[in-house]
Amino acid sequence: MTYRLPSLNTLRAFEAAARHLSFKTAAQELGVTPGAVSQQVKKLEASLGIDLFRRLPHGLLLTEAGETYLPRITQLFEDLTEATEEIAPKLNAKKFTVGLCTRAKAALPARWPNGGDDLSAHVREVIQTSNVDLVRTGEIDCLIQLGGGPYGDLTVAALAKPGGTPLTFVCKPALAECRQSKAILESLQAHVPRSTKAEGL
Amino acid sequence: MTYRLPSLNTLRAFEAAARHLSFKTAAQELGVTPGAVSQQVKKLEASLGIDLFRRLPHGLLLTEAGETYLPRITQLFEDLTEATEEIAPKLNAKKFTVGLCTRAKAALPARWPNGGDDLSAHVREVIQTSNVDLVRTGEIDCLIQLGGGPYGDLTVAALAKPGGTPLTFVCKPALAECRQSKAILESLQAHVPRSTKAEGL
DNA sequence: TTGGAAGGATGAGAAATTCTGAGTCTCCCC
DNA sequence: GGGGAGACTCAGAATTTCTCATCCTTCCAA
Repeated sequence: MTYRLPSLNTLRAFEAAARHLSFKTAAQELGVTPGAVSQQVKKLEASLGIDLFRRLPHGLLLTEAGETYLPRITQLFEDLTEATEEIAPKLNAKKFTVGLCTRAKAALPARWPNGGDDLSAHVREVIQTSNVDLVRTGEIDCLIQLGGGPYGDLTVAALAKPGGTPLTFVCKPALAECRQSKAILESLQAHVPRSTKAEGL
Repeated sequence: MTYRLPSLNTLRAFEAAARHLSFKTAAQELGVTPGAVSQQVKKLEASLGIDLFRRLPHGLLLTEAGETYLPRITQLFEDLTEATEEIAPKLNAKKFTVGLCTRAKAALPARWPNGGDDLSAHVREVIQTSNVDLVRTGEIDCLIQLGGGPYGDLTVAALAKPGGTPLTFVCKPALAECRQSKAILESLQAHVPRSTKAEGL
């Protein structure tokens, strides 16, 4: 029995676009251009023979079919993530290589990321740099700097520092929600006033 | 969010290979070469960082991780099929694997099912065989042969060929009315005289 | 012991798919 | 009317995937 399923990768484009109701934002999350998302979604719609989105002049709306499909596809990806982590816990255990610029380093406790917080489970190495391109190349997983951004293709979380440039955390969109990012952000928040905001997501 | 999921298409190769415990058979089901399946599975294993199969001298065995993964991935594809059929009921998600016996092949145009009729939307693969048991096991969805039948448990449509053994189309009753069967029968009828009849239904 | 068959691995090149980048269009808002 | 946003299109580039040919190991039979 061979099933003619939709090309699985087009489902990723659909799922992200439907969640954001925007090809552009979905593209940022997926790390591709909006054109690519548009083409993938179009391909999915063609293979299903139905429309999933209503293209409005300013933005998107899901069709009835799209509304029905989205939660099931989202669930699918969650199941896959769960099943995958179950057999390959290493994936989640990946430790971050962190870029830290000189001024951000000065704004943090001397021995950060060691010391009070235990980030050893999430951070493999800290490199002194302020080059955001290293995030793009993957040489570092995130960059902590003072100010900077927004970068269209990267996710930025800014930790407001009253009366000064905010400390910012930059990473690829795909890494924004992972536990490593969360742990690092949490640690950073413990050392600067609260009130964070995310841009470019 | 979708942090480093395995490339979704490699999961197809894994799922088929694990079900058959054979790259070769999986390749037949997927309509590609064994080398392609081997490469896809290897890629999946590399991306997960663990082995899913134990390669034995004569065949495959799942590792413990593979055993755990398989039912969850199979379930995933079933869920996807179900969700997809729900929103696109017109789409019968399955492409047929067709069995064609040598003599029936000779009675059809040389390039059938390609050529004039476009059966590519309904036929995944054509296998040369005259073994009706493959229909029962589901390894093929229908069998086209000269004569044969009736088979109590299978549906047979015979396309009369004046002065010769009729060309017959054999499938499970459940598949007799689906669009794939209809499209194939229609194509067959275009190449032999009319007057069909169904038995065993 | 040898030869053949079966199944998987491998690697180069071909084929197919997917992505990018530039340009276009429509609509909204000022 | 003009500028901005977001989606679409298309050609070509980049990447991925597949095929094809070949190799390797093991099993089995003579």
